[in-house]
Amino acid sequence: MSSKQQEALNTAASEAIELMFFAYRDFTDVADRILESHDLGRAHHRALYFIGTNDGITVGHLLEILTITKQSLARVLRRLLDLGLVEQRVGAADRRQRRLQLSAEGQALLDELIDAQRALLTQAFAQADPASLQGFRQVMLSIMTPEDRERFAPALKA
Amino acid sequence: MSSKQQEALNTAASEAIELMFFAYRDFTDVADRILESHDLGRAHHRALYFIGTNDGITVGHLLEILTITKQSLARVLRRLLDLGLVEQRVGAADRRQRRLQLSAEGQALLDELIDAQRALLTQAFAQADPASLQGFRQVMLSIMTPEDRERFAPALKA
DNA sequence: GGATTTAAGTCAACACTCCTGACATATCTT
DNA sequence: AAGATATGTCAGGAGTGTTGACTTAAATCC
Repeated sequence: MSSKQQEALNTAASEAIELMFFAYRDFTDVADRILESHDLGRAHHRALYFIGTNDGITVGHLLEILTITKQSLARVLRRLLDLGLVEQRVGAADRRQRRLQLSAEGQALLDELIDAQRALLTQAFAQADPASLQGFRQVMLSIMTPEDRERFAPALKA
Repeated sequence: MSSKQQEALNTAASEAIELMFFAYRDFTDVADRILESHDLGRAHHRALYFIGTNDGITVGHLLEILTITKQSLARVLRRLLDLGLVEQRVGAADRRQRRLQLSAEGQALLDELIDAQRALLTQAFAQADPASLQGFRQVMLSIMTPEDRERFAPALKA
């Protein structure tokens, strides 16, 4: 790659630092407004999301995905269990495990959250030209660590 | 747009919810590691960044960009001033204003933070094909609110 | 079958970041 | 001179993350 091309990438990357900041803030904001009306925070959202998209996930696996401590998750999970948004089942093969799943109410809330963020992203994709989707996807995947890329799509080895 | 195309956008948007989560986490992580060694947090990073890229910015304008309260910023700014990373000058035209700027040490730290994040983004751009940059940029801009889009690029009316 | 490891939960204490509400000071505008 | 604006500050609370220590129950190892 020429130094001129390298320079162009650097310039684009400088600009992208701000794109990441503003876009992520506005992306989370649509969910925050919904969470606020339920007196829940972002940590609850994240737990709800990964339980909902990984039915029967163990506490340990959830901790791995979120990369937080057991004590941090405990507070959040306690709340979700008390509110009846999440349910536990003892593991069939390993009875030490607590398999987590959403209740109907939990699923309804998660659907609401996902719909809001998906709507924002769908309109963003519709506004950009069709080829932009692949570009966006490729760049986002390349920003991720190999570990997160693996978590995102275990099959994908790109 | 056909409902089939609409469906494709929705599917891509669902996947993009996770792309946003993981990519942003890993993007902030490279800065967090540097901040940790200086005993500073993300709030200090954000203040440092927007002061560095808007030399002489007023406290009020910084509050607008960050969209936080005066009290939240005060704590962060106090620390940066005490550490000598940021300096204040009384406004020339309006003596009520406190114009903020980075000291040499503040600039050095910000350079370190920007370099780390820019390096991550530059390699991500280099891995994706060249057209991906525009796609990424278009999508990120469309995710942003009109207000943030205006803040990002006052000239750009897209 | 007893020892060790593993999965999960809990208590305590602390740090950072954000919030609301109230109020003070200096300075500019009308 | 009166009112508005820019900034700073005190007080208190909420959410989310951390470290460290310990318990319980169940699986696994030897």
